[in-house]
Amino acid sequence: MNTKKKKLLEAAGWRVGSTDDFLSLTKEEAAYIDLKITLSKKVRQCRERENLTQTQLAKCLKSSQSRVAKIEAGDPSVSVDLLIRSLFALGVTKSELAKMLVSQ
Amino acid sequence: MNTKKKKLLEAAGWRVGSTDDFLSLTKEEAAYIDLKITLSKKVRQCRERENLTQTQLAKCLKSSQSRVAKIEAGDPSVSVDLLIRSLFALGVTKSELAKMLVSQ
DNA sequence: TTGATATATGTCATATTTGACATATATTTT
DNA sequence: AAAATATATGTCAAATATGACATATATCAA
Repeated sequence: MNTKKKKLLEAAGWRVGSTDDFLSLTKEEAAYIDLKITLSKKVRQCRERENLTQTQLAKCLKSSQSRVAKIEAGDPSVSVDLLIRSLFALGVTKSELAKMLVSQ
Repeated sequence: MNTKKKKLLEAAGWRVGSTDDFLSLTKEEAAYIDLKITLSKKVRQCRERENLTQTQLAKCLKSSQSRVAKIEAGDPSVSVDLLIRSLFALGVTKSELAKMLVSQ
């Protein structure tokens, strides 16, 4: 997948809200980016619900504040692995994760 | 996360079916591995449902037959990103993905 | 305002993941 | 049975993701 295209789309995505049929992405690419945006929003939501700073979450994850910022910004350099591990670190269960996917 | 531990657990997981409280994994690690195993099983299921060979799926993914074999074997070298992109390539939607997480 | 604390962004060396390849082993077809 | 096809496993160079760091910019309290 084209990194520049993803970067553009994710930057735009925060404003326009929708990611389908954009920049001639395939269905799979759109679904993948949509998923990443959904998960990144959920990380921020969960972290704020737990009243943690990015630095505190970073410590749980054995990561860094700057990476947590990128996780929450939907930065293309962040993998779905890290997004999901962040949610698990915040105490999210598999079935809660499933709910997150449907409730957008 | 310890790669050897994951390898051991995933190898064992195929036989014992359960992955909790195993080899002193943390809750997050267990959830993460459990998710990977769930997804890898679903890739095989979906691919077989579509009557595709590993080679054919590999072509859709712009990957290789050997990597598809590893995806389906739950190999620790396979990321959640690739697992999920495989499912999307097989036509799975976000809400179907969500259902996969709850139905074991 | 000033200082303190939180978050954002850019860079980079290192670590992990990748497709590709060789080749072994099943499985199916003839 | 042999041949053909499908899947599994090991290896590796290249690509991508990572934590760490510096530093910019918010946000908020004094």
